[in-house]
Amino acid sequence: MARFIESHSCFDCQCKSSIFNFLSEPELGLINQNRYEVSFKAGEIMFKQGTPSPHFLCLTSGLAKLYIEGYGKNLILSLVRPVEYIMGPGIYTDNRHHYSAAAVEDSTACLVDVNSFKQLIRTNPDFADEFIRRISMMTIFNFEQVVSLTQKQMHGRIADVMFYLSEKIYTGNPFEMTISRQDLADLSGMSKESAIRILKEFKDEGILHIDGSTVHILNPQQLKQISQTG
Amino acid sequence: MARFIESHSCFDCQCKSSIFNFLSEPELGLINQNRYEVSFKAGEIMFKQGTPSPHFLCLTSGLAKLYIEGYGKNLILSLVRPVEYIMGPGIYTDNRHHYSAAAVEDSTACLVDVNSFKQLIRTNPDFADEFIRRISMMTIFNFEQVVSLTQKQMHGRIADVMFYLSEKIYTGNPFEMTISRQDLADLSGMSKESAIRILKEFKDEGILHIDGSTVHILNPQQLKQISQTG
DNA sequence: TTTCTCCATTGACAAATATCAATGATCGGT
DNA sequence: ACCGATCATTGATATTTGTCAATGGAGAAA
Repeated sequence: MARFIESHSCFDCQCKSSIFNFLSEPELGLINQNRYEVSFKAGEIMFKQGTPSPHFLCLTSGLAKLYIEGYGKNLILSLVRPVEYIMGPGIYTDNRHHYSAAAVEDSTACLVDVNSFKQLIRTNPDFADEFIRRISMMTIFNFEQVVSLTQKQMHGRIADVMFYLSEKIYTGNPFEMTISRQDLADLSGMSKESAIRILKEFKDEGILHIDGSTVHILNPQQLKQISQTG
Repeated sequence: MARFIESHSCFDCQCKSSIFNFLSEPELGLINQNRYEVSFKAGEIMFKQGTPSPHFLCLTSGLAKLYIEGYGKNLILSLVRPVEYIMGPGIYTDNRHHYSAAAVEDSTACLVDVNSFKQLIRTNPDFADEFIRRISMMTIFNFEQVVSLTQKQMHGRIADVMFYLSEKIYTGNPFEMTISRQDLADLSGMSKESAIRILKEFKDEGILHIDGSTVHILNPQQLKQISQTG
């Protein structure tokens, strides 16, 4: 389970989300006072879909997955790298989590009181603008995702996920894929077996080099082509 | 194409979206001054994905569809009934439309200047809160949609869309389905032929009564069951 | 080291879904 | 009423994708 860890201060935090740069010193103080730090081991659930959400979460180290628990299987909405906050649409509606979050790697996070945050949205227009901008970016990401998931075939979806992992999550090529094959399947909306099969195909065709959890995109052009032809 | 029509005033508009009740009289005046009315015939495009979005749209009569133009086919994100505004995530990011909108029935709408709106978000916290709340509601709707589209089989997806049409769009049972079969397919993420076939199956099983564009959900319990079992 | 468990992999098969082609129905314009 | 165009329907078939079952492999616990 989650463990409380030594508490620092938001003021000298090297790892606070850049949205907090829009806050004045006293405003940041409000956040700092209503905050505590927790650590999670890989695999542990951070919060669960359906439960109340009095706090939002700011990931300070590790890697987390956000996923919707659907009909028998999960859909991973996104992976989250530090430093980023995790705040769902329930904050402004029913105060419930609309997706679950779990640590993929050992992680640490700050839990921050939601009401303090919402108060700052009301009083600091720059902060509010930035918040809305970030929500909008997530919405755009969701749009791209739903189009990929509903209109592309499996090869295109796996290609998309490979680029996502390489460019956004592990920021490298080759990269060490710390998510499981099941997670890969949940990201691309298919069965685990299908995901594995397509990975193998890409390997056999020389598009990817795969050795256990290490993945190297050998032929990005061809992979991009596969992404676009669906 | 779109036609300009006689301009009224936001102040005595019986059909303004309820979010504007959060505005004071002078604030509503700002909206009123930067607004014009347009009418669209059924089938006409209101705005197109990828184009700049200096205005947002407030639908005052008719029925519109919001759809993403994907890889060879469209995905309908939602249908919009008056009175509701239509504002995409581009407003706060790249000032582009991230989906297209088209009139399904003959429609009228007000086009409102985006900057006036954004200015009010900065100065009126209640208005901003309500705006964020509505964005959040849409996000939650998108989540439900993506789970339905990616995790349910065709029968379940058609069942979901039938409830959506009956409860949210046409608010009646039976209802006159003014969208085409292709639209139905684009709403449920399948081919037109598959959508028609499942409609016919439901008809043969006595779950729906279908006569041309008139649909009557005869057995909501069984349809709900189909929705849930995927 | 041995065992156990979980995750990954593979193959065979079944189910779901799309595509293609043909036909029927409907509706506005003449 | 007639015509042309678009939309709806249906059947046959091909493709995509999932499921099931079996096996392999790596790491944790004894």
